[in-house]
Amino acid sequence: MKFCYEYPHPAVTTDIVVFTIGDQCLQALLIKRNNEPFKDKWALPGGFVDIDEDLDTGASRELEEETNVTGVYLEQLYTFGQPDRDPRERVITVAYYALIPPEKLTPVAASDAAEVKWFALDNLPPLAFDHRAIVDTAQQRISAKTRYSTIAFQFLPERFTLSELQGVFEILLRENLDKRNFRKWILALNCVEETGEIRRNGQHRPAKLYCAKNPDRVDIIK
Amino acid sequence: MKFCYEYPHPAVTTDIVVFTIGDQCLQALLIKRNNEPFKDKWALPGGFVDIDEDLDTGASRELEEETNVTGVYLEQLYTFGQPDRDPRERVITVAYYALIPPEKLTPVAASDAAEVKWFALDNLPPLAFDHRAIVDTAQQRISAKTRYSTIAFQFLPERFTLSELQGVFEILLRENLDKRNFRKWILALNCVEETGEIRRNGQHRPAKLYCAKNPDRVDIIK
DNA sequence: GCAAAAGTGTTATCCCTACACCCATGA
DNA sequence: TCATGGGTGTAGGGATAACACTTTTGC
Repeated sequence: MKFCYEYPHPAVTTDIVVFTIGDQCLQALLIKRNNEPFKDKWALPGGFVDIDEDLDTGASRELEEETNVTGVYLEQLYTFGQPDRDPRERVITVAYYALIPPEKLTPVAASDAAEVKWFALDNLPPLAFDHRAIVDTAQQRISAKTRYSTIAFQFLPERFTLSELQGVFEILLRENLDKRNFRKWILALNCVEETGEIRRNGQHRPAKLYCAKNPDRVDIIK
Repeated sequence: MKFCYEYPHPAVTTDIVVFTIGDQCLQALLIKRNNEPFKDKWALPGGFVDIDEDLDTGASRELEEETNVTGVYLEQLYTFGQPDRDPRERVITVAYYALIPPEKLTPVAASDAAEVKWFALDNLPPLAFDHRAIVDTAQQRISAKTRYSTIAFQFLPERFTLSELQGVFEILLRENLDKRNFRKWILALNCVEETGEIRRNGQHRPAKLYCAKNPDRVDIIK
């Protein structure tokens, strides 16, 4: 107890909603807590912000420590600070969300957590703390951003087919899209280009492979 | 120094960018600091979050203390936590922004601050801490929200003319709008209604007064 | 040859934009 | 009567939405 202040200070954490797309649906990564409070409950990955560490840095550090994932899209979501959200002490959490493509989808077992698992968003278990509200906020944000930005590309590997791209949009928007209209629209946006490669994949015509023109950037569209 | 912790804790504040529309431009409220650091510099109103107080509550309390304004639109903006943003200790600030209609535009002199003043956003003085970045972020947010929500109504009194409403949009969007197209658009949105009253105001035809259908709500449009 | 996904154009509709004049009032 | 802002409609163009068949492959 050697860090003392004239006035009470809250603890500050980051929690990260890690999204991916798998099994034809949007999934979030949860860890099973092996300490009180909420022992054995599922929760978001996250942890305390170091005292001389930037919030973004803290979030990406926690993400790497608990999932072994680096170099993915990470954005601040919202700050949750209800006084009673943690029974131990006042904890304010700066929530982030991360999007990871299925190619990097083997983060499990990098953590000190008891268990790490992907859950479909419409089939979440009860969550610790106020983590359910955080996940819901993140899902709203990501759906909204799908409509007016190129954020959906962050779920795809470097090379992808237009059908795969359409599938990601359909999952995020929760609606079916017309194939011809989607292709016209996405090509008119001028944000993908043909690689010249094709992918043979089953007993049907092979698909052209495309890549994003600016894979590291999320642009506002429309 | 009687509040002690096992690990170092940051201080947490809220800072509020208070916007209004005056002199045909978007203005922000600043206070002149009368303490170190940044003594005599202009800064955003704000202060420490109480240890058992919600973040939203803290922001609206600070807003009332420093400007005497209550019951206005207040929304969390972003959390700023660069380790060196305050020279005294680690301070993480949860930034908010508030929109106040010109009718409530007499908050000056309610505060313990040395001086409180409205500044046009394209004519800001140098600001303390990283407050310039906070103001810029807030301005981007408000411009973006003007395009897809009814946030602009928050700058208007209960009753207003369509010309006044158009003026607010023009200031926020920084572009001139066609009068007929604007009226068609705003009436089709179905978010205002005629009060039946008119306002006589100078040597010209009097204007019909309208009111918002849901003055307390900001709806997503389009 | 057949199943399965890839790929490709046209038409109708709706929404947005551009644009100019009369109205009611107070001085 | 004149200056001032309030109030109103229409036509053209561009974007969006609906819609079905051919192609290429593996088995």
